[in-house]
Amino acid sequence: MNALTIMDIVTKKPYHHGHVAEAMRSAARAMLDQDGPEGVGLREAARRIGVSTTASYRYYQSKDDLLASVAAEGFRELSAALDVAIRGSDPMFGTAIAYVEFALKNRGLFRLMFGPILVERAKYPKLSEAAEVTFNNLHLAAGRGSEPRNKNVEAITAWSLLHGLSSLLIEGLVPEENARALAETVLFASRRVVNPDDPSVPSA
Amino acid sequence: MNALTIMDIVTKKPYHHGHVAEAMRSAARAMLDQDGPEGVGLREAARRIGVSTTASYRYYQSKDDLLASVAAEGFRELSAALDVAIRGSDPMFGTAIAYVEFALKNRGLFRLMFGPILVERAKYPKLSEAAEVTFNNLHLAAGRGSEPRNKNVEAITAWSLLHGLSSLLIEGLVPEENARALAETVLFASRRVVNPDDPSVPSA
DNA sequence: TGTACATCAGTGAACGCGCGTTCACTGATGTAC
DNA sequence: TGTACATCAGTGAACGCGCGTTCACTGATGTAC
Repeated sequence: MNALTIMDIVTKKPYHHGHVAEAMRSAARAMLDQDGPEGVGLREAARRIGVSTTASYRYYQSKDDLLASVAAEGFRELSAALDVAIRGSDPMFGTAIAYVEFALKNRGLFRLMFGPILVERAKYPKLSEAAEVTFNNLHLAAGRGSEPRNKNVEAITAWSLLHGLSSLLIEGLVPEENARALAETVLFASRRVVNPDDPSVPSA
Repeated sequence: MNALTIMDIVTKKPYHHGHVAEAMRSAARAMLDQDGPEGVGLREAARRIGVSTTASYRYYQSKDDLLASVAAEGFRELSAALDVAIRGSDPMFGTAIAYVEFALKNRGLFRLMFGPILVERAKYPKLSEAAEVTFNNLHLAAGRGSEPRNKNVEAITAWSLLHGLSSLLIEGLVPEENARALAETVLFASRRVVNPDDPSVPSA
């Protein structure tokens, strides 16, 4: 029960951190982009935010619970970016570029979002919902202007293109300088295959 | 120094296993398809093939060395499948289907091949070489029949499509029943975008 | 305005685990004479 | 054909590590009177 010294007052960190849940998520994201999904650890994340090893258990039931929460956050951000793009002047290209840019800016997170945690999304309702919203957005953007009978195929085609290009860029198999141009060029493909005579699609 | 009993003779496993290197690779592949790249462990693999924990160090310098070797094996198999397809009656579709089928039949291996180990492939010459051969094959198959100035873009487009579709199928985001049909449909896209008037590409 | 008490937020020690890797070793095999 | 010796293939104990999770706890805060 000693009185506080001046140093105590200056350097002591408060007993109540106040934002552990949020801070854990952002620490996890930093680790994600640094070392990939398997590089995330509860203990290391706690260390980074200056909190005890077990503090996160007040907010997350387990490590996977935290990761699911981070992934859900990622899907919400991706949805938001797609929303903006869809309402922009060039919805289709906008969407394509937003998707690829999100992947490149959030490499580790992108891997987490489409990794094993997503396969188990039934266990995490919030993740499930956030992912659903994103997929709907994509479907809408990709299906714009195509005939109803082709909507589904065109959506899958466009999504495959964007997802594949994003992955190849992240893995360094396609040079990044051309990412923007490729995203545009590559997306023409999905229009042409289903609507070969669509005059709104310029010749390559 | 007791004499061997009958049980010894019947059940005793030979001191010399004889195929440790190969067996480790195949154990790793089994674990890969079961639990993904992070589910592979040197100790567990050794256990599976009935050999001491450290036996693999005679053949592989480290865990990563083993994984690189497994990935290289994967690339060689993929190359072989693409080779067959290219020489078949319908090179383009054949290639598409071979790629997607390889991914679906070797989910964990596919993830390993295009994961972090590939990014560090400079460290593993054999992996590097095997991957290079595969990428060349893809480039050839995808560029067939397109004008020289478009070859590169078309190759990237086709690869993105196949890689993206494979990934989405593996992650369960696109139903597998349609994998074959989708691989075909989806591949039309890459022809149309670069050669919009190519008469060899049927209308969708 | 002060005090008692309930609730909340975070702590710290301890558990058991499987892992990758090192090291000096031993059992088995092949070769030369 | 037998023996000595070198080489090869695999062993087993030990190292230190970081991890996820549990548990009973303590310090800080908010509320009621």
